[in-house]
Amino acid sequence: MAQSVRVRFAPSPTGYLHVGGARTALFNWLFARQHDGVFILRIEDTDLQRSSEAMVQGILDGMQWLGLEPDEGPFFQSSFLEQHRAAAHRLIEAGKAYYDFTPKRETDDRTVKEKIVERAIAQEQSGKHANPYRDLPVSEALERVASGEPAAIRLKTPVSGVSRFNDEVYGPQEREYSEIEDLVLVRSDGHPLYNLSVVVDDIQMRISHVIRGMDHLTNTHKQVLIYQALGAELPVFAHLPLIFAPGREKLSKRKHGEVVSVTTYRDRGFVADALVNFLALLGWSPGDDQELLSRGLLIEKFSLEQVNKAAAVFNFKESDARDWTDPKALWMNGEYIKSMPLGQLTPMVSEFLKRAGLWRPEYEAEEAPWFAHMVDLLRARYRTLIDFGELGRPYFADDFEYEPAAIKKNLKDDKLKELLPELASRWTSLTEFSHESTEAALRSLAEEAAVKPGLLINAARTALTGQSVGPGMFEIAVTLGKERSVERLKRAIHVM
RNA sequence: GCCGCUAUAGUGUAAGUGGUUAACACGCCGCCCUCUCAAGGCGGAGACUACGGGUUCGAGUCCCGUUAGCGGUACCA
Repeated sequence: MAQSVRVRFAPSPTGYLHVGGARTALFNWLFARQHDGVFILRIEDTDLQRSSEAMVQGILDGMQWLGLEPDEGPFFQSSFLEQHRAAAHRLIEAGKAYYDFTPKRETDDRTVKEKIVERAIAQEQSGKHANPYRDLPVSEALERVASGEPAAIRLKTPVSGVSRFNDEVYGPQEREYSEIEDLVLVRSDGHPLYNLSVVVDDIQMRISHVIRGMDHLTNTHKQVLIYQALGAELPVFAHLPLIFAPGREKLSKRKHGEVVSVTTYRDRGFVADALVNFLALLGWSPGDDQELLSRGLLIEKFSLEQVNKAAAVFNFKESDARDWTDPKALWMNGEYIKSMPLGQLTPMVSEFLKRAGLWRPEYEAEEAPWFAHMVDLLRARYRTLIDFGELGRPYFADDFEYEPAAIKKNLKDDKLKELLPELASRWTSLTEFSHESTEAALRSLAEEAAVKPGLLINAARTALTGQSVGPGMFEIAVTLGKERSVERLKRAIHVM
């Protein structure tokens, strides 16, 4: 019987979707789609105080935008608390777990890391299974619990031997049982802990493949122990390499800001497919040179065997406004903008024009063909959708700024003070305002004035758009139309 | 501290079972396109495959060690 594929993405409700989390979600999603499986979203909200409606929404928004919507869920781990507790009690009854009456250690103000190390060093002497309550008769323990004495529930891990499991990415994993302490399953206040909860939920949801970040790799041994104690079959484990910030440090919103949040990419003009494509290549490759991969191709080509083991660095310069995120992601987004079907692009552009206050309803009515043509003209040199509303302003509105550098480069020649108005009047008298006619008029004027055509062409470009770069100048003029072009040629005199 | 994972140009990745001058993309630099460029075309620089030992006729690819980075180690997730 072929086992059906069921995978899950299980983020904490942090308020936003982290690019690392998005990559994990994506790999799960690709794997599910490829195997006609089920992709489940489960919010790990057992850290009760930190979770709220709003904290979950950011994650949902990010996933929806990326097109990674779950087939089942979102489920909330907190709603399964009773099942987690029940599982722990079953283990107590089976003698596989025990009540620990040791008073809870007081937390002090040192860092967590320091405390962990100190504790671990102390345990080095005593051994990890030296808990005095480990072998207390169950009946006695039950009596003490019944009398109201607080107790945590710990798993009895084997004293000697080796834990083994196979990871689809990292290969065979081994760990001495003596290295694994009797982990706490349920806190003395009755609250189930992470390791227990994930395992119980994954069993309950019949998860076939656990695909998650490799920060969970060593703890997987603990979870394997729980699966075994519960008598459940192990899922397939596949851990993914982490994604770092430049300098190989942890990529965090606190330290690195908005670049880590998926919705930032949506708001700053990314095409969802482009970000998906970029993310897919962080830690995975199809094995050949192809990098521009549609969703369909990703689903077809994805495989856990091709997942890389080394962490990937997400490369960006925090100071650079133009390269605010990984340059390759920006490049890839540009590739999507210039090659996607125009009919898909125009609605995206209109979204950003609305945001920039440049939208006119005519663009989706009688001027739709004009709008599509203009977008098509511009898209070759834009990298994000935001560019249409910012760099593209002169193409969609009459009030725009002249870039000082462009003025300096193209409008500083004194002769232009006469030539530009003259060009304006020649264009005015044109009966047909076409690429050919505008160009012929300009070139003959240049010849008469004994200046290079380039001087006039570049000057006209800056007069028409305020910029020094852009599409072919005659294309711009024709698309802008005779009236606006002439008007702008005249207006330019004021900034020269 | 202990345990584990990883290690190919600045970054992302290639180089099935060891076999010519380590490949591709992004980025960077230059040239061309004489209508610009943040577009396009062409080219270039950039890696003694972390370091040190082996095994082998031959290793980025196998073995051992070292170092570094990261992860885990909690009544956090």
